[in-house]
Amino acid sequence: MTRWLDERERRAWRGYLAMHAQLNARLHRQLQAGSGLSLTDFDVLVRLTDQPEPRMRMGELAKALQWEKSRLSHHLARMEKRGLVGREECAGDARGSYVVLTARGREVIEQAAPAHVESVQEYVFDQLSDEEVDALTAITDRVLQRLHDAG
Amino acid sequence: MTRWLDERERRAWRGYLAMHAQLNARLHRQLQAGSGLSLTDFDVLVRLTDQPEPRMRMGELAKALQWEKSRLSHHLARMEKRGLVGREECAGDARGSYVVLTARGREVIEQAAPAHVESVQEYVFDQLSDEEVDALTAITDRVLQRLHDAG
DNA sequence: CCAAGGTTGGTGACGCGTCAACTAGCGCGG
DNA sequence: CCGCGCTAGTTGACGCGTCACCAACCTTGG
Repeated sequence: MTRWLDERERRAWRGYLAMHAQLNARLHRQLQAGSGLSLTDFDVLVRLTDQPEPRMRMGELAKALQWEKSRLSHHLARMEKRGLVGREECAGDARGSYVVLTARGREVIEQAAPAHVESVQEYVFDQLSDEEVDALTAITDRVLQRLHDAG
Repeated sequence: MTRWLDERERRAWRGYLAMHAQLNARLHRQLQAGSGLSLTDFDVLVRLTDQPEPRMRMGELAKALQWEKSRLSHHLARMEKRGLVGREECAGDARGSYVVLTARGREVIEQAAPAHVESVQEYVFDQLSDEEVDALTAITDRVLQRLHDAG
């Protein structure tokens, strides 16, 4: 017996899908136009700069991003070609390798970040009350918890 | 002067990004495993079944989906190869063409929809209070409005 | 010390999405 | 009726993400 969505749920769901699609497209375009980075490049660089250490193991980075290793491998190969990241051999484990942020990578993300954050402010947080921000956090936490529990 | 995200905003934003990524991945996998459809195939078929008319112009469909024409063209070519949709010439306008849902397309989506909707219920709406559903709608409406205004 | 099994990361093929041309047909001013 | 601009949809190239598979290497039990 299927539980179809009722009218309120349907509205919320379609709104969510539309919002994500359009917001993502907009942020992507702006970031790309301003710096040549994609949103995924940005994620990678943010994780690398978050780190206290300048080098990071691939597996560790993959876990932080919640990406498959293969995806990360492909993506880093492309970013390496553009000079944004580099690779170093891993001393203790000859299978592994370190990812490092290049000077150029650091420069590019530092230049790109302000405008990107400003866009997020403008399109999202400027539109929301404090209560709505909290509600959004509650919603995402709850759904993430459920996804996690369902394994 | 950049307005960086404060701690609450940062939490909400990272949560939102993580939720979308994981929810999408999960729904995609389940739909794919159950029916061979991707989420985008599903969207296309939903729009086609929403319609009172069995045929729909490409441009009209593109607008409903908010897709670029080129994307729709590529995607329909692939769906056509799999027998989910067909194309018909357009009588009044020799440039245009109609997209039609095939019998197989109808069959596949009718079989796929219940499990997909059930997943959405399980992961999302079962986790949310009525107030949160309303908050989600308010948030998406507001952000969509802003995106629209910023054109 | 060695074999078995797990782990780390990479590869190739394929479907997808975007951008920038492009083709073909419509329609309007002259 | 011609020509020019507009619109409908297509195509090709390229970057991206996934899947299936692989090679190299570590680790552990014997």
